[in-house]
Amino acid sequence: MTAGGEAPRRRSEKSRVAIVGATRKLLMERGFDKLTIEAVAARAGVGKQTIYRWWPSRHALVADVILEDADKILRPVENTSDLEADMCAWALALAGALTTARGNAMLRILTIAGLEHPDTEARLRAGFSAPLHDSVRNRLRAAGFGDVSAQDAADAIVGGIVHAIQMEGRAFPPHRAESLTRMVLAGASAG
Amino acid sequence: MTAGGEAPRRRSEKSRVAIVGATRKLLMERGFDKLTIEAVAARAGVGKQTIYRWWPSRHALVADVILEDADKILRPVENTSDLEADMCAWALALAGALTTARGNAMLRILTIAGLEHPDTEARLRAGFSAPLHDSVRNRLRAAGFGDVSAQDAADAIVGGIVHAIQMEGRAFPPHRAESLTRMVLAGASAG
Amino acid sequence: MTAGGEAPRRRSEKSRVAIVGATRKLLMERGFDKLTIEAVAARAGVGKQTIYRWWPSRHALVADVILEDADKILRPVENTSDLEADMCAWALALAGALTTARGNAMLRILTIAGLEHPDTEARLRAGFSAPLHDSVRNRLRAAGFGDVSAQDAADAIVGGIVHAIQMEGRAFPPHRAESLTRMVLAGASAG
Amino acid sequence: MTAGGEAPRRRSEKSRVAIVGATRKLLMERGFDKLTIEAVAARAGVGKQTIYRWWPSRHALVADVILEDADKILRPVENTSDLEADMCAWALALAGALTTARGNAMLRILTIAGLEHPDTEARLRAGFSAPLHDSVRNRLRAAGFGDVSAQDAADAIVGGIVHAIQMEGRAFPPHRAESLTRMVLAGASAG
DNA sequence: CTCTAAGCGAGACGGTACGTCAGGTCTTACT
DNA sequence: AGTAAGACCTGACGTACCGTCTCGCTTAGAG
Repeated sequence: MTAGGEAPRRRSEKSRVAIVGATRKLLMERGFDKLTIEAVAARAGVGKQTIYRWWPSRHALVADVILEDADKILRPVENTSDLEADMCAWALALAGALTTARGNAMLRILTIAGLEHPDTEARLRAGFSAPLHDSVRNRLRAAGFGDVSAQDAADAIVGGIVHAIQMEGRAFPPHRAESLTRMVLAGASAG
Repeated sequence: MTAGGEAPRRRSEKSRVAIVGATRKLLMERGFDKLTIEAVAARAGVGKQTIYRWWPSRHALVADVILEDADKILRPVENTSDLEADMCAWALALAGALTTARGNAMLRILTIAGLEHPDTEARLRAGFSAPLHDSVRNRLRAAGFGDVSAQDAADAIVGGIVHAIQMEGRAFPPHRAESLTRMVLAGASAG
Repeated sequence: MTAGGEAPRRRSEKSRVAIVGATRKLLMERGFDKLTIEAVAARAGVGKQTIYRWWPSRHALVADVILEDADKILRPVENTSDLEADMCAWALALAGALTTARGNAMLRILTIAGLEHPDTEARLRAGFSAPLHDSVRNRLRAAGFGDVSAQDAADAIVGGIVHAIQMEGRAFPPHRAESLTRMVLAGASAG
Repeated sequence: MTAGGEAPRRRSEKSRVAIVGATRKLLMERGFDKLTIEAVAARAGVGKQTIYRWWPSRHALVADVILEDADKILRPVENTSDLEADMCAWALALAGALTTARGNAMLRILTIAGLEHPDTEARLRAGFSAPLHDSVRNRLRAAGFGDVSAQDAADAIVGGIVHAIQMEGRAFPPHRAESLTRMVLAGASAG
């Protein structure tokens, strides 16, 4: 776990980069469940032990890769004074990113890795799911919504988009993210 | 797959039941990724070949188990004339079922199995995700909503509940399903 | 075992022939150790049970095939009054038959089948090895040799030829059978 | 095969010995055709892969075992100046060794292993059959016999003894080896 | 000349072993 | 000390056959 402490005493940065890079490539080529440590080691030109020395499991390694890429998807909701415009833009961008080949692959991998391994789930939530949800909730609270409303609306918007894309994959048309967002916002204002 | 074509010739019902039962038990005991065909065969008192003869993969077998149990979670939205009451009751029941130990395990298994295997994904969608979504959408259309609104609202409600439970597991309090539902319904009526 | 008793009441001769024929073909194509009952059944267009009903084992089936063909190799030593000529002709014929593709395959199969299975060994000895040895011994006794000499000479001649062919296969030049025979005969006369 | 090429890198001698030893024991307990790699691995306390890493097949493994034991049977013919005495002593010793429980088992295993697998046949011939034959032939040539006589006599003596023991097993009385040898020698001298 | 049971083809079944893949641990030799 | 390499034990994979066991169908022979 890269983040695990302070100064991994004489760790080879070259190896670390090679490993993470090889993992990313193999993840895209074959998907999470066909990713093997042996393949990563071979592709990275590294001994298996070098992987096991620094990552406790395949899941942890994958989590590092995902989180290194997370900022391509995660972004805060802007705050011009037009809430609806801000949210719709954000929702469209999110749906766009998750229906990209890479983004969709990442979503699948992230979901599987999290579901299979509690520690990884915690890291991925902290580094991905929570920020995603929070960026919406915070924007809504900034717009004056109460805690409960902000939470429910964030659930509905984020969940609505992410779940639909989990189900429908790249076939999900991003404009649905927009109309869904508008509807939820209307409900949140009315409530 | 129980049998793709026409006549599953002289298949032993006893074995089928033993296999599906053993799979169900092992799934609950160890989770999807630690489920092995050998363990299923041993527990069911069956040769491995008897499993491979009728199911093309571990995923397909698991899908059969899930779908056999799906009716414990899947139910249509009732149609009294009170839409909000009907939907809230349904949402509460869904959240309740998915925060059960069994229900939550099932949700995780279903998600992983689907994400790892396209054929299985298709079967699970047809037998689980689609009915779930449709039961909401149909009720909304029966209440007079248009196609787009019904779809968006169904996305928001089902996705909001399911995704939140995927993230938070059994800690998700079912009343959030209710308030979320009420909010989305308000937005759908207003739109 | 075809010979096993008296009247196999309603046995299908068609199946019997198909099985024995398929066995012979597969034996030549793949050798004894790669012969499987399932392949025989498939090739013969017969259910496995039909084989198991009439033959107790693969070895017994093979023995039947071998013994049906044995007369292509087994022949008595002629008795003109010229012992040496008779024996040399016989030895040459034997070596010739055993260095044929079929004959050599048969020798290998016969040897393996016998070594692996005591019952089969007994049948093959009775139907093949013993007659082979006896035909020499009888001719020698007819020529006036004593029991011990006849036995030893038969051992030396038959063993010398057969063992050399087991070792050298089809590369064994039949004239060696002849010179060997002549030498042993000389020793037997001198002794 | 112990290792085809040049440097069997860092192979564990402990495992090698355990595997060969386990194979030897199982061969004596159950015979060649009931020897399984899994049983060897289990008995040796070794992973199957460790066997497959160093031996290409069951036959090759068995050949190693046989050849490691071959010197218990193989011995040169002594050369005092009395040919007949030397040869008879040698023949007696050979027949004795091959009618031992272990020796006879070994002969059967060696024969089957060789007949079933060409590579193994070559190794066993080079390490066993050829030396056996050659030790006789060389002694005869040292005694002044010509190439052809020496070869024929060696065929008759070795083949006569070995083949008879293959047929009659432990029931073969070693004195027959002696009288056979004497007869062949007489014939070779006379020729 | 029917009826009935044996023989038959097919192939599912519970098993054993195969030969392979990868996991995670360990040892050796190099930098 | 960290690393590349790779042997090691383990456990599961998916496949091939084993020998046994029904299933209907066909067919010969006893009534």
